[in-house]
Amino acid sequence: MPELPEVETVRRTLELAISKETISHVEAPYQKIITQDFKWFQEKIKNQTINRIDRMGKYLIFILDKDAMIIHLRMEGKFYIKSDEPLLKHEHIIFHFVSGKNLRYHDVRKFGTMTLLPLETYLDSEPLNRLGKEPKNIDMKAFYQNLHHRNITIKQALLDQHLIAGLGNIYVDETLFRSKIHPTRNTSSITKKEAEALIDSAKKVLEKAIELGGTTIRSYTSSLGVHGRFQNELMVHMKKGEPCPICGTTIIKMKVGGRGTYVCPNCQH
DNA sequence: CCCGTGCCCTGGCGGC
DNA sequence: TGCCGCCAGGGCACGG
Repeated sequence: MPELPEVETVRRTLELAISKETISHVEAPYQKIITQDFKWFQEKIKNQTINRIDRMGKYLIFILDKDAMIIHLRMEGKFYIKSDEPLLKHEHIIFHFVSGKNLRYHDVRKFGTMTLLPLETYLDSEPLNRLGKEPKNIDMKAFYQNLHHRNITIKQALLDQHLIAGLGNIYVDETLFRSKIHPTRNTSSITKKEAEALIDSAKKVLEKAIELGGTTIRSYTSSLGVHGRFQNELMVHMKKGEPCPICGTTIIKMKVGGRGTYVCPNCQH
């Protein structure tokens, strides 16, 4: 699923490909991706130019002339740029450009969302106003204090986008492994030193993953046929039954907060 | 406010 | 081989 590095890869690719394109019209074979009234959305976005593409956490943000389009790809959302090729089964939203090209949103699970908000207020509106800081910008003191004000597993905390933004299931497993912290540990038991180790590991993991274009596993390729290479750097995620790269103990899979979780039972405490 | 559960959705897989 | 049922999961609504 696209997490921060995959979304950043998509952002970079799209910005090169479609910034300065003007939207002539939008069609939506499956309208529910748009969280607002589609007729309203269609009228509002018409004739606006894509000036820039930003990202906050796992959200993509198209900066248009008057509005910002906030996009979440959820599990399997992808973008493709095409011209007059026939419409494929899972292409749900098509942005037609004045140039003749079009941008197609493809999403097998139909979980993705798109929302149009005014440039003046989108940062102060849901969902971005409640989004936590990314690991590279996080305030350590506030992060540590937040952990101690809560009573959940550290894995659930790292997945909570209000607490820290950008990590999903893959990078949380990798972050915890590299910090030698067990996913089921209660947030209130995390020491200051451990909190620092977590943020340090998260930064390094995300940075490396961005450098390698993200992680491509199963169907989770990013847009435009871009294949990431971070899957070669994974140490525990999807490694059930394999030896831990540090100690050789067999990696196990368990459920934590309802999520599939990979752990080295020897290295992580 | 805090936390757990269920929902959205469909392809792929295990079991028979 | 074919069919059935279940699983995956990010974010949010809802209920205790």
